[in-house]
Amino acid sequence: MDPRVIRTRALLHNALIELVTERGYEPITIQDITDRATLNRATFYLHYRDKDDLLLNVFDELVDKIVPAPSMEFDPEHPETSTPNIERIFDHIAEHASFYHAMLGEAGAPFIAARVREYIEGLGMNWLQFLQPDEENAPVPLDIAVNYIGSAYLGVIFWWLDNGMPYSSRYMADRLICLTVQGLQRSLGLPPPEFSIGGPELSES
Amino acid sequence: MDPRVIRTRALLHNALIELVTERGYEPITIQDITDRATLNRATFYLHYRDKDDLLLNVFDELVDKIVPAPSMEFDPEHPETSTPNIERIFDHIAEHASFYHAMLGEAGAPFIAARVREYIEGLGMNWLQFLQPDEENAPVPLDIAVNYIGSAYLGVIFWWLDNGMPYSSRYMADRLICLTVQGLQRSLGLPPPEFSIGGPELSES
DNA sequence: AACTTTATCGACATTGTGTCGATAAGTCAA
DNA sequence: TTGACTTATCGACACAATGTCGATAAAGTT
Repeated sequence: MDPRVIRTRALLHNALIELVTERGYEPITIQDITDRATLNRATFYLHYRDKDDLLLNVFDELVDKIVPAPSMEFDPEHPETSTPNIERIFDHIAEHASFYHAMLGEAGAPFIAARVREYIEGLGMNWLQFLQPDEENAPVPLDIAVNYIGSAYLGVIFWWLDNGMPYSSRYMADRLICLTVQGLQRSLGLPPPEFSIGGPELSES
Repeated sequence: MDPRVIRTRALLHNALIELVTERGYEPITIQDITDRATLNRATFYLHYRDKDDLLLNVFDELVDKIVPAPSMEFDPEHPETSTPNIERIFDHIAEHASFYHAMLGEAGAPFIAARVREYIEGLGMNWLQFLQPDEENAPVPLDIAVNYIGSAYLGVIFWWLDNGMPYSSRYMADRLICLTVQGLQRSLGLPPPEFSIGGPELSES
């Protein structure tokens, strides 16, 4: 591939990342990006359809760096490796903290948040399927549980970024797993008996 | 107040709601809104600063209809009323399903999603504080737990809308409480012993 | 070194924004 | 009903951002 193309796209990638961390995604214009990249605005359109298209390319490039070996994503022999998997996500997010903080915030890009959530849901799905829940008799449908996990983790990740990453990746991953698997009852050390809200007698329809 | 002003603002409110359900929020222009409201574009600026300002007014108007008696928000004598509280949110969302579906989706407004989440977090906070968790010794900090709940519930609400509201409000509220309080272990009927992931031996820092 | 490809650039038409002053129309009180 | 007041309408303006040209220039290719 023409080295000029590689150089141009790299300039645009870097410009976007810089600007996003400075001002958020929404208010940035194509002009801003090409100014920062020291390129003409028209050049942008030779490489990307629009701002979102560029962002998707930047994001895909970033995501490709998360997992060196996709097959190691989940080791069925050791379900407790779900902690390391989530921990790895926290590490990745921390590596690009200002970028993700901007993208997941109010001036960010909702479709990137959705992608991150879907990625987490993928991990969660692998994990749940290995645990082989009794889908027929489970009080909660699997698809609800998967979305519940993905949304909660994504939200806590943003909380973590927004509060200056006050805990380690390991700590955060541990707490999320604890909340998810054991629930508030044990996660917050509550007295179990009379507070089994929504317990045995769940509604049907 | 001048009835003309009331009329004009009502026209703008209705126009926004209509357009948002048709095309989502992001691509709508002020011109679109005033065309639909059969008003001049300049008239818009006599009442609202910009599109977001109008949306916030529409949203606030909607939220005011959720809770008739804010003091009844949470009855400490009956912690299980957390289910009705969340159920009421599902009912409210269902009443304005197409609006919320558009606002919480990818062409929606992130700051509205944030507001809904904060509202839910408020309910969750009230609820948790009554249960008086042992904050000192709890394995998970309270602020993480609150954000975890708010994000998860918001995400599941959108999932519910996006899938055509396949379950009743009561059913959804029950399942969320079950997932939250008892965790996946009991919510999916998993064998408890060897899968106490992130259990007793949590990391410290 | 000459040829070819294609990236780059300046310019154009288009669309949306926010504001202004002048005119028309609705509202309320005397 | 009249007159004073408020609000809506309209046309126009400057500005900013978008997306697409054809001409130019600088890489890559033989």
